[in-house]
Amino acid sequence: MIGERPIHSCENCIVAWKNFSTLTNDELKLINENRYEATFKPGEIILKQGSPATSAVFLASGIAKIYIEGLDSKNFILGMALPTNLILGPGVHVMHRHSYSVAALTIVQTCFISFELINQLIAQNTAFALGMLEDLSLKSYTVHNKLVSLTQKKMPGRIAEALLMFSDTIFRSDEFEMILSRQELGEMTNMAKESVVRILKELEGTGVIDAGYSRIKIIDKEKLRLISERG
Amino acid sequence: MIGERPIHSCENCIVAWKNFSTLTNDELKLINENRYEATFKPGEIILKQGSPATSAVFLASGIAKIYIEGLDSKNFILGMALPTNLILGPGVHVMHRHSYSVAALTIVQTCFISFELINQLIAQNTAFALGMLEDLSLKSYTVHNKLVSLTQKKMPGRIAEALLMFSDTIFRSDEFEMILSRQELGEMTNMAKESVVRILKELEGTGVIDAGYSRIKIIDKEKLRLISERG
DNA sequence: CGAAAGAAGTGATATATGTCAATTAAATAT
DNA sequence: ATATTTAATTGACATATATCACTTCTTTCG
Repeated sequence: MIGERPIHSCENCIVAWKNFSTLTNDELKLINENRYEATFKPGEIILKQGSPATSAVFLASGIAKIYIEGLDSKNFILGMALPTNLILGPGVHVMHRHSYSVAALTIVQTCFISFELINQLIAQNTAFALGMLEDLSLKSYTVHNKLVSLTQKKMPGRIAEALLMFSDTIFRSDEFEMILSRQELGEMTNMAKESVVRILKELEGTGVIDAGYSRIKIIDKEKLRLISERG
Repeated sequence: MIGERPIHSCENCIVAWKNFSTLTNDELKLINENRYEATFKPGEIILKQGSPATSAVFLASGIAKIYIEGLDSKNFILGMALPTNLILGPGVHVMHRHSYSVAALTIVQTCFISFELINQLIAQNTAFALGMLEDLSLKSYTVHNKLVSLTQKKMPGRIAEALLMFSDTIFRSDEFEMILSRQELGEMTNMAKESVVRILKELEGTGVIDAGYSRIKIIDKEKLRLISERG
């Protein structure tokens, strides 16, 4: 995880979105002149589902959860927002509304960049447009996989998958601070918090993980992979 | 549904993808010269998940199912492919593989257009690129909604939703030929075929629909909507 | 520090949904 | 048309998972 530090400019930002590398110096300068910073405390909402989508958001530091507010305002956590990611839902291009909410889990520093500017860059820079397309595709592909795993895997498989995601993608370590509550882990894997507790205990019982109150250690990663893949 | 007829040229094709309207005459001519037609019989596979994605596909007539082959080759039907739709999964931009399979449900006439050409058009025509982005976004948005409905609605709600989709989007009529088997309807709503049968019978029992062997008539659409929304 | 609030953990119980094994009805091929 | 195959339907039963009602930890805050 990347710590807190002042943001100076886009030109040499080390947490910039990958696709910004397609921009010319002038374009990058334009972005830099038209970005707005904001810092959020844990629990605060960065983007609200349904609100007009005027800006894309980038995290400079911290972690946030991306979630859909579904029926009876039951949440569904789509994934985590990290530095270097573009945060811009599919709804933006379609109905100019955010199709999901984003809330800070840690202290989060952000840059807001107007969607109009993004659109202008798409229009004038082909490589940037292609990068945008790729980014959206990758996200879409991830959601497809989620769809399959949620409908076809049983609870242990879904929990295993979530733990591997934290270990491989978010923290890049076999031991990490479980930043989500059991309730939230349930919102991510589509199960009740009580079931999350039970499955974690079961995984602990079979020597696959070590599940502390807010810290998780993966002991047998191969086994965890197997559980995730077998479903 | 649009019947079978010879395909003459893209320039005045009445089932062309909406986004083709952004193309110049020359670009459209280019497409026309580089398209390949093929006709499929019911059951035949038009695109196979995992195969190299060299072309985008357009239906000129007929209906096809778009499905993901998941764990233990258990299928998940994402939706229907119709004339005027672009058929091009998110995987294409990411790993140059089809991320889903497409199979004909009726006789299907298709045009294949090479992905290279599509990419070239994206690069040279901004409006086309934006249209592409919009198309992908809309699909992505649809999948998000599916994710919520599959995880948060109960069986009657999911079936109701599927029936409304057929009625409102595919056939634009309250009575229609159920083109999917009960098995496939289950693959679309994530339930066992036996459960599909039972829920359909239940909906029939409460006077919401009339469910024949392969024909469905919606009797009380308001009630069906309510069931779909309440979950 | 100690109290209050918020999570986590537990056991009992309820329920939605899947699985299995037959039976019947339709569609297709001979 | 009749035989054969394929799909739909049914009932009994199994099971994964949710819900409820507490209890027990952590963390936070006065």
